[in-house]
Formats: sequence, structure tokens, C-alpha cells
Amino acid sequence: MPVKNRELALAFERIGDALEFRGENPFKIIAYRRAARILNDLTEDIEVIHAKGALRSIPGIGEGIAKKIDEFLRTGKMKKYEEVVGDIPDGFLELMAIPNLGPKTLGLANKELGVRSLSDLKRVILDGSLARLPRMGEKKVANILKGIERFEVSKERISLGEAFPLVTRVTDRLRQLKEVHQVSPAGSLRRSKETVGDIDILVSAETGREVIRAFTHMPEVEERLAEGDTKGSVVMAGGHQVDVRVVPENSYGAALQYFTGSKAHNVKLRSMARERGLKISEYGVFKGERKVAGKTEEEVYGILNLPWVPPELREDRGEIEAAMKGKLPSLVEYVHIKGDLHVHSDYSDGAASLEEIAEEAKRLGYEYVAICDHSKSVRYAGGLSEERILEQLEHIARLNEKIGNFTILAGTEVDILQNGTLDYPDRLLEKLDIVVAAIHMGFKQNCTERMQKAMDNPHVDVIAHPTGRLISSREGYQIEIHKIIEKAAATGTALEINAYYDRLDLSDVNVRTAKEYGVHLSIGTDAHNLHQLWMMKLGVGVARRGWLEPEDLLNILPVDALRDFVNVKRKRS
DNA sequence: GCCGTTTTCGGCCCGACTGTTTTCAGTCG
Repeated sequence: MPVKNRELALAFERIGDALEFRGENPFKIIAYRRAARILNDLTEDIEVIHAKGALRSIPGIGEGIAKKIDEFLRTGKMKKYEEVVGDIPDGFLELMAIPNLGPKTLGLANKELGVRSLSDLKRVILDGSLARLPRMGEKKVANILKGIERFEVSKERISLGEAFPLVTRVTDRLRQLKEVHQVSPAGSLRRSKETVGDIDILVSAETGREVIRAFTHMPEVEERLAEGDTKGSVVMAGGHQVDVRVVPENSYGAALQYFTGSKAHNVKLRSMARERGLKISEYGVFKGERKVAGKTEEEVYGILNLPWVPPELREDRGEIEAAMKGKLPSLVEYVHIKGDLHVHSDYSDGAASLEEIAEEAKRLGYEYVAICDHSKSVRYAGGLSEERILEQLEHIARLNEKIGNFTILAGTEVDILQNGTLDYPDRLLEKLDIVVAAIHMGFKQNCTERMQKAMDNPHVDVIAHPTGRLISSREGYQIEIHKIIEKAAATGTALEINAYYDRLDLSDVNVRTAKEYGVHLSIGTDAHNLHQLWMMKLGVGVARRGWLEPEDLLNILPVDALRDFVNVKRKRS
């Protein structure tokens, strides 16, 4: 994300928090938070938009916020920020993330008891003074204390790749119950968001009690938080919360729509409904007292004259406007994928042999798989010497003759060195079917220029994990992603959607920007063993969140067309 | 603070749950 987009988003987020804490007009708070979200989601650099004088053309950015953006970009400061956030102690606003403790209570504790930090808060709980404030009591304070415990141990959101297998186990189990009609994950997991908060699962059934009981008594359940007739909530082994809700068949669609979110998408949908004299809730769409839709999601969208919107698009990033105009993209699907374009074998640091990988890829229904082991400088990952990769090349050729109806593509994940040259010479690269290039060392050293230089090489077909981020632990290279995308467009180089669960790099928003620049994308799992090949599904999720249609992806090409793509760039020079 | 084929002012999504209340405020999703 462009650096100013991020800084402005953070500033508006903080202003929103501060205003909430100060008990300001809630709609003003929403406006700031909306602006923060818009800046996070923006595919363009806000400085570019500012230079064009087009700030006000962004929906959700009005006169006030446009002025503040302008002030910040010109002077590096924002008066409003200093005013409302300036004198609040560091870390105080974060206390609003404590479950069961909201701005009102925090504000009260601050005003009446001088609470300014987490340790202050604990003190006024323990000495009983918080419980004596108006509308407070023993139980409320006990809940806040529980919230603090969760806050302190809170593993933040878990990654999609960890949540996915967990939710599949639960939904498979629920489907076996005779009371159950339909089962679906909901929430951010259904939207394929890269991280997931609590895991929500929706069930339609005639009676809820037995379903909930079966769920809360699954062997993996560590703690039961709630166990009613329509809702069950547990902590699973590993500390992740999972909620199951049971609804009757005739409101399943409305409930699924509701619990899938995102919040911003739903808010917009509801406000559209209101303009038409309709009311949407998780029970259905109502005209006065009369229920007019709710059995399926298609019905809910249909009553607003909209086509069904794929869950991955439901982020209020223009999908509702596109749906109104009949311009929703027809998104790529997992069944379109003909091969995995980034897999490691036991030649470098992977666990599986070429034979095993080919067999498994074939079983998954692919037509090809690209073996992209590390190059010689990446010692810690068993990078291949030039002799060794030539051996591998011959090995692949022999296997391809043996296997019918399937192609192993000889590739490499060649390192982009500190000076921007590649770790193998061109005379070697030209022997390979596909060349994926990546940075693994010197994350802070002019990465933008190095990648640009690499893309100028006619043999480089794909840039792997272009930002280098690790979701759980690392920010990524210091790069200007827009320059990378522009260069990819100019040189006919594809950018990777690395589907490894902790990477998902490029991210959804960057994928969408790349598409807008006409860049092709390539999904690779970066799998280091057979089991990890399933993560292609995560990559497809990111592609769909980036609005990709089949033709935007290399992976949907038959093998000959894929070779054509490679040759076009090689012949250019 | 944003926004407008009913509005440039007066709205802004909706409901459940909980705990504190004697009619409702706060928090959550």
C-alpha cells in the first residue's frame, strides 16, 4: 500500500477512536472510520489522486475529510488529529479493543477515576471503585475482567489457512446430523479474507437444540462459552473461537447473507432497501410486517434488483454499484485452474520427489505443475547449483516422456541478488520452461530497483511473492508496489499470487490494482510438501477478492498457451 | 462528517443480549 494511504488511514482510524471515546456524534465517527477503510482499500496512490484534484470524487470523502487529506499531504500535519488524539496517552485508545469494555465505560472510568492505562484499569477493578460507578455492577466488572484476560492472551485474528481446515472439520461433522439441512461457513472466512476473527458457521435445521449440543460436544472442544437453542459458542483446541447458529430453512438465505458480511457491504445494502421501503434483517426482507424474501441469498439480492454477489466481493469496494449496472466480474473459480506454478521438490528444501508431486497434481485434476526450486545463493534452502538444476532438467524430461496427459514444467525460483542481477546466467534460464524470480535476501536494500531490473530480463516470467510480507510476522520489503506493477505491465511480466497461507502475496487489493494495469497474475502455492498443494484454494480466494476473471490468470491456460506467454516476452528483446 | 430521482437539512442498518434498571444503556456482531 502506498505509504501516504496507510498513514492517512491510520490517522483517521485514530481520530474515529478518539471521537468515540469522547462521546461524539456516532455518525461522525462512522464517517472517519469509513474514510480509513476507503484509504486502506484504495487501489491508487492517494498522492496521485490529490495531485489530480480528484479527492472529492471518491465516495465517502467529502469536503471535511478532503481538506484534512490536503492539509496532511502538503504540511505533513493534521490539526484535527492533534486536537482530538494529541493529548491522549499512548496505548490508551487500544483499551477499546478489550471485549465487553466499550467507549462509554472507558470514558466514564477515565473521567471519574482517572484511568489512563491498562494497569490503572486493573487497579480500579480490583479495589472495587469501578463497580460503584453509575450503571456498573459486579457482573459487568467481572465480564470486563474476563475481557482483559482474552485481550492479553489474544492471538489476534488467525490466518485463513489455519481457519479453513478447522471449519471444514466442523462443517463435515454437522452435515452428518439428520436434523441438519444446510451448512455453510459465514463471516470473513466465507469471504476468503486473509485473516479470520471468530469462525461463524450457519446451519438450517428444524430444531436447533440437538445440533448445538452435538457441536458443543465435539471432541476438539476445549471450552463451552454458550449452548442455547439457536446458538452455540465454543473455544476449540488451539484457542480459536467457533460459533454455530441454527436458523429455520425459510430464513437461511437472509441469515447467510447477514452473517457473511462484510459489515460495510450490509450497511449499504440495508440503506438501499430502506429507500425502497424494505427492511433487511437476518430473518428476511420485510415490507411492513410482510416477509417478502429470505429463503436464499439470491432472493435477498433479487428483491433489490441485484444479481447475487459472490461473497469474496462483499467489502463495499464498488461491488454493489457494479451489480446495479450488471457489471459484476465473472470471477475465476477453482475448477478453472489447470496447474500450480510454484512448487518445491526434494531437489531443494521441499519434501516430495518429482514423481510424487506429478502424481498428486494429476490427482488434483491439473494438467501441469511447475517445479521451482531455489537457486544457488539461497544456501539455507538448499538452492541448486547450476550442475544440479541441469540434472533436474533431464530428470523432468525423462519423467514427462513416461507420464501421459500431464506436463512437469522445469522452472526455478531464481534469486534476485543485491545488485538486481539474477542468481543464474541467461544461458541457463533460457533452457527452462518458466522462470520465477524472487528476493530472499537484503529486504531493505533498494528492492524496487532490483525487481524492476529483474523484470527487464526477458527470461523472467513471474515475480514471486512481490511484497515479501508474512502475515503473522513480517511487514515485507520496502518497495513501491505501484512501480513494480507498472514495470510488470510494461515488460509483460506476470506477478504472483503466492498462495502459501502465511504469505497470500500479492494481497487482494494489490491484485486488483495489477489487473487494472493489465498485468497477468500467476497463482503458486509455494508448496514444500504434497499436503500444501491444497492452498491453491486460498490463492483462488485472493484472486476472486481481487476481482480476477479467468483470463487474468496464467493458471487457466493450457500448457501450450502458457509456453506462448513465456515466448512472447523472450522474443521481445 | 457524508449525502441527496422525495431532502442542501436531517437523516445515517438492525437486532440480540446483558446487566442494570423501574424503562433503558452499553456492547456486540
